[in-house]
Amino acid sequence: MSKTVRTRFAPSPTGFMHVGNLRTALYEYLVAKSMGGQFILRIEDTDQERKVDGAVDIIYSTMKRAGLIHDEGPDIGGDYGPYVQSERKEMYLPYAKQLIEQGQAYYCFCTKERLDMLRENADDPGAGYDRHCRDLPQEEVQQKLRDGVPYVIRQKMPLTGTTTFEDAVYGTISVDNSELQDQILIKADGYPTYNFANVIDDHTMNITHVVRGSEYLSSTPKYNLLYEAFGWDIPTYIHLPLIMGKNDDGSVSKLAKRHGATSFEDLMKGGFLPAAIINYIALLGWAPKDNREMFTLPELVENFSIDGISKSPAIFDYDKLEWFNGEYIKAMTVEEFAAVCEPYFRQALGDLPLDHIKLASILQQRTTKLTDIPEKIAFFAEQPEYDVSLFVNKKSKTTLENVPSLLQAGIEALEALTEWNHDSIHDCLMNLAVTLGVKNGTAMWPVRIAASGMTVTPGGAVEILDILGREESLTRLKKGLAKFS
RNA sequence: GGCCCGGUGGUCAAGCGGCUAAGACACCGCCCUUUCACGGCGGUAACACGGGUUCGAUUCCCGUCCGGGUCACCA
Repeated sequence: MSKTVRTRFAPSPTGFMHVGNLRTALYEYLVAKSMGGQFILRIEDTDQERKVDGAVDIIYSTMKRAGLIHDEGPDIGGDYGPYVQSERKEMYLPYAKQLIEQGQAYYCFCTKERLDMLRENADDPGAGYDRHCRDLPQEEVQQKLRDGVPYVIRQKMPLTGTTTFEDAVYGTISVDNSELQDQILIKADGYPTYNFANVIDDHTMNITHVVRGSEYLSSTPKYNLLYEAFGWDIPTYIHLPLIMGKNDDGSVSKLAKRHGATSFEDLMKGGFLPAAIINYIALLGWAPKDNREMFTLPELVENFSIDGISKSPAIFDYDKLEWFNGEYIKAMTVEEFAAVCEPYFRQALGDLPLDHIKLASILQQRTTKLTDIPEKIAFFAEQPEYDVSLFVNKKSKTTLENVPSLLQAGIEALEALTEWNHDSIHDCLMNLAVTLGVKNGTAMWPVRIAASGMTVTPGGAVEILDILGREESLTRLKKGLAKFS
């Protein structure tokens, strides 16, 4: 009988959720759920200097909006708590001391200043710590400890040999032990470093699959040496290809601010739907067995498999995200869409009593980003100044000469309407074209221009007139006609 | 710079020794159409390079080149 799969998302509270982190969280969730396992949330706040107030709430809200529901975590508890590292602080030191006793770690009394000097004077950028305290005489160590000299605890790396491990996506990876730094396990402030806390927590929380970005690939041997020192089982590693951004000069690098919105919050503010973001991100570094692209979260769980994860870095493509967003918008009911449009309607129209469902319906097929909405419908609230030249359109066969009479006829026909709704306006204008013996477009074009003051509008003349209402429509048409006198 | 990883169209990507090398986004053209979209149809465009292994390499091996990652009392 195999162990229950357990994965964990372990963000540090920095104040925003980078899409790279979100994607890691998503895959962690998918790995666990696709195998009937559990997904745990753990907050890694061992860096007391970088703590940000309210950052943990952002993590909760992001996870919730993305639908990544954890089975255990600080907010809901679980059998392996606490789930915040700062609350586990006391757990780590004993483990570090155990390592010292086993001869696999040591006290280091070097000051930060000395380390800085070391770094400055090194001509090799990868020189690192010189292991000055690695073999300090026992008495000296005890004396310094008694004197209260500040210390850190470092891991004693083997100087020779190689460490090899299996990664579920990258395969076998070996690193020479001589490459490994004697990394710090416990910092001077008593907190564990991320690397150390990670190993201790993952083990004590029974994490079976460690999913993280490939930037950890080359430091994984350090983790494994720790697992081995304690005699613990090494988890299954699943390293993910990095998400990159394209720079202006065409080069690529880890996705960062300069590439555009990089956090879940920014993306949402940018007019993207959570479901579209998740769907897009899922496909950045993973591909299903078939050609499918549209996936809800449950569908991802159903189709996910580790062997579909790719090895090469992927560039974040805002165009493709926009396409997904448009697809998700089109898949909504008008009512649902109108609901998500609400803040944007308010922004453009204030309290104007226009029919929001009708507005949503003309917008739905042509919206990819919600943030594009206000400028598209601004003319409903206030018509922009426009030039008569807008009335001229070759394809519609409208000219400065025929527009006045076209408009005049339109106004008369519309004024005669007893009912003002989509169908009546539609029939009226269509009949007008027949009566005048012109193409539909010829009759429609001047009306739409006069009603909107724009050449490009969401919806056609009929929809615009309907939404605008009789009075405002006629006012605008007459104003348009007046431009010719 | 050392080490680690990667390299199929502009982007995401199928492919896992034998294919006219899928598909999607973007781009271009045509159609539909009261504008713009949507939708439909079609098109341009790729196996980094050089050696091997093999009857046969995009697929396996080596080298080169290119790209990325990593070398913190940050996570």
